[in-house]
Amino acid sequence: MILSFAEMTTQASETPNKDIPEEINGLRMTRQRQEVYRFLMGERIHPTANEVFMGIKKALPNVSLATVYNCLEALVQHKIIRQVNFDREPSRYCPNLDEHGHFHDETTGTIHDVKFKPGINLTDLLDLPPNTVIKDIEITLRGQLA
Amino acid sequence: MILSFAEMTTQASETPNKDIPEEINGLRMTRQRQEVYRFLMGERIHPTANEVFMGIKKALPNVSLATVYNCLEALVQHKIIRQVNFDREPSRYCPNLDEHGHFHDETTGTIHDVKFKPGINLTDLLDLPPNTVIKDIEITLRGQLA
DNA sequence: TTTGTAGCAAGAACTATTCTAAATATCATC
DNA sequence: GATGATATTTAGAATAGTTCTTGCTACAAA
Repeated sequence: MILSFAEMTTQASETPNKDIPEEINGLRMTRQRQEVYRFLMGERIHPTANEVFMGIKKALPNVSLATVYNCLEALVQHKIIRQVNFDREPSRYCPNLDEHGHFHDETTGTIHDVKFKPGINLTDLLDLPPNTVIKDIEITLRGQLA
Repeated sequence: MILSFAEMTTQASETPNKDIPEEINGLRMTRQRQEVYRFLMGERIHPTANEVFMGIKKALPNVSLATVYNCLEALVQHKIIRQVNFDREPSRYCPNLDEHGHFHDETTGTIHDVKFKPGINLTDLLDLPPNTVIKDIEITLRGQLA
């Protein structure tokens, strides 16, 4: 089968991804956004933008890295995924929206989600200035699985 | 007074900074490292490498940005200062070595140290995999001072 | 002094990310 | 459907923080 140029560069409506809705949190899920999101959901590896790019190329051979960045940014802004940063390493992306931290295993380079024990309210443990409105908390651990 | 090139580019021993020792944690404190460290101690603003660079130019007109990066890296590796990252913004540097978090005030762009309430052991609150050795914890808060 | 190692300066190089411009797709309305 | 307005994608250029390279200078040990 030979695809026309129009078919190859199609967006959302053709070749739909049945298991991903056409809209999430008010964001229209184009074909590219679907593939990016699907890849993140499937992998538990907190991939970088470039890893997403390479991972979805099989499904979307004409996708560009800029589009991957665009998609990731859109998904983050609509609170569909989270962006995670370790030091100055490339950003990683995470489909787990529960409040959680990240443990960076130095020996393998892998990243694991870390849940908080039940009933813990983090801001209770911190000596915050009065009248502080916290919008986001990020907890990062670095170490080794001995 | 006219300085020879050799005098202008001198390192640690000339024009000593009396209040900073010649060695900290096994790191020889050259003139450049002293000025970088002094600047960090004086400012409470968690400066970036570039801000340090501009801040020490008066004392060290010939210093280069690469040297500032080298100094900061050396100080970090010898656990004399801490490197702090917010998202993908430029790294900031912090002379406070106590275990603490950072609150990023979105309205002013300023960064405040956040102490933990006494008796809190952070790892107790996290659901870590068994046999985990934690080497470093980073807590970042983002929000506003209402 | 000589010799080896560490540190510095200047600028080039690197890399993750963002921007720009043009093409294409989608949506709303006819 | 067709048409015009808006959104999205693409490719490549541009940006910015940081690191690397090279040549030189300083310091330490013998």
